[in-house]
Amino acid sequence: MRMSTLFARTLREAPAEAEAASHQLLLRAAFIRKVASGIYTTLPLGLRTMRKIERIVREEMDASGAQEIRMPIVLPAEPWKATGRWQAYGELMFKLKDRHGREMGLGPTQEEVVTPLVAGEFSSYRDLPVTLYQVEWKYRDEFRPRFGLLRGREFLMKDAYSFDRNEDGMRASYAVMFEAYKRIFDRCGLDFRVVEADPGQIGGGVNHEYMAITDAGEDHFLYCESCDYAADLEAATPMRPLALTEGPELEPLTDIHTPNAPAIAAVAALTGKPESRMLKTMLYDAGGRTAAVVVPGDHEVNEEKVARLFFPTPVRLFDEEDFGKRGFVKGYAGPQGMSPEVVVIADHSVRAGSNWVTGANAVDHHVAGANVDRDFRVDRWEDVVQAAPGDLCPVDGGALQLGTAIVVGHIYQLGTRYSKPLEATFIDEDGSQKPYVMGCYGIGISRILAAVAEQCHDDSGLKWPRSLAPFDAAVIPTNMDQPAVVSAAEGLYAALADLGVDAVLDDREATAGVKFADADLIGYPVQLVIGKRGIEAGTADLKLRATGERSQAPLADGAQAAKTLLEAAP
RNA sequence: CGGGACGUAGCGCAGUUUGGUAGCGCGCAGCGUUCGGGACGCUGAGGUCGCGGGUUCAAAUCCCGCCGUCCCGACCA
Repeated sequence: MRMSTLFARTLREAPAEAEAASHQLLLRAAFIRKVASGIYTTLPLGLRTMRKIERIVREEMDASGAQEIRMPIVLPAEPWKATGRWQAYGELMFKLKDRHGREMGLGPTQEEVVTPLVAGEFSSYRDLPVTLYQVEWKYRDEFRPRFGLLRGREFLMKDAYSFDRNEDGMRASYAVMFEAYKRIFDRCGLDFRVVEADPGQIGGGVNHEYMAITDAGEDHFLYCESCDYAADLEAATPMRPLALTEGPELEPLTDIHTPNAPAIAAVAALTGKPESRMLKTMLYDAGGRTAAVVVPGDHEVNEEKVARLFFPTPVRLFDEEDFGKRGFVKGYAGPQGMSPEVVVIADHSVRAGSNWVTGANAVDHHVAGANVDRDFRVDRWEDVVQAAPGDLCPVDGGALQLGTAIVVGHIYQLGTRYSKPLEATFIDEDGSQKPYVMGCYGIGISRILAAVAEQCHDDSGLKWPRSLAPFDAAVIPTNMDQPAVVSAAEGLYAALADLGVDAVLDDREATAGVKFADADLIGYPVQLVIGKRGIEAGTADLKLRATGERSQAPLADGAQAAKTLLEAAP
């Protein structure tokens, strides 16, 4: 490809709307252009890199035995209503009506399409397992599109779905994908980590996220300082403390006057006790019933975890009216004296403490010396706490540290979450009809583009790993008015093509500085420079973008030297 | 949707406070000089000042409404 004809105008300055490094650089280097908030056109350079990511994904999917299909983007609403996701997704789903008034949606993922598809084709356990995948554009009407390709409203995703006859089969299919994903992200040159995750809207049980490590990420995870445990911040489950058998002596329950102290911090200041010695009691409505959720004062309640305890009954935090109507005092709630109708749910960590300070259920009053069983009842011991840095690792008790990352892949063991409501069944060996046991597996292709840009760049621009670069190398003639320079560059460009190196020839009538700056910005792994000086000395200059390392080669060996350098590139 | 900010030429910005009919840099076109890290000179093209309404002799500037965009929060690849 010749730069003089390539549809790519680089920008010296980043548009003001771009904040994230990947967003700025992908705009400046002419990989993408914005059409609307969260919606982008992919330019030739961007599309080349995107295709390389796709190819890696397809190769690993195919090698894992998955088969590619292609499903529609415009989908009828009915199956989505059957699985409850029409409502669960809500406004996040792009919804439209056809001319007959039928409700349709743009696909944010495709379980509702692929599940009936398989059910219609395969009806025997003999047909299973099967894993299908596609690479297709996905649509989510995000509340806040952000950071260019990192959170768009339209994004390219590889989504795969496995169908098995039982849980063991599902776990085996899952394990195959689990490994394939690692190979994919390795090949994309990403620094990533696999973490246990929260299933979110997709549903299901065991699931993992593949996190590309970068400070620019929106996602946080906790990892153990001393073992392999790592989990999404929302999903992390701190070690369950053992119940106290003999602890400090139980103090008597005493009332303390705490004027104007509805917040934990204020009570801590007033009593001189740390927040970790307080109990926080959050009140929720779960389908009309009151749930009191109790966690130590220095932690937050993880509402996702609470919601899961009551699923499918919706759970919501008390509003101002609920407090008065149900006889509670906002800011002074405590677990003691709860009526039998209230479900008292305590986090496991509450077991480990004694002599708590907590609300007295009266304005301006708390109690000290509150103890489980003696002073308050706990109906359910559950994991409801939002884990925090410093909590103990559930595997080996090591301290948990906070990491920041971009989620580039997410895999789920779905079980029968979709096959049951969609009545997607097969006949098992014993003649009985059973729902498929499914898994689903997503990779954000367009997001990888941005994640790699986020991880691989410097002040001058992008530094693509060789596997993803839009071109392998740039051939840069520095003096277009010198026929000897131009013909040498043309010769090396042709020789590179013969060696299978996909290069660009920067044949623009621009100064050398402009060409160098653009080559650095776009991020070709190797630059091959031919100038007047080099022609006279019989040499070509080479630069490895990843390290900035420069070298020289005899002009006649320039192409081979560039190829060798490329093969050594990261 | 809640909180904050912005919208002036392809991009980055000034001008708005204090109304007088639009400017700078980059980029773009032409000519000349340059030519190994975003060259220089001269000339030139390019703007319904986001949109609609109002106030005024006069609005980019003041007022009202709408739209768009970005940043901080709750969702996800």
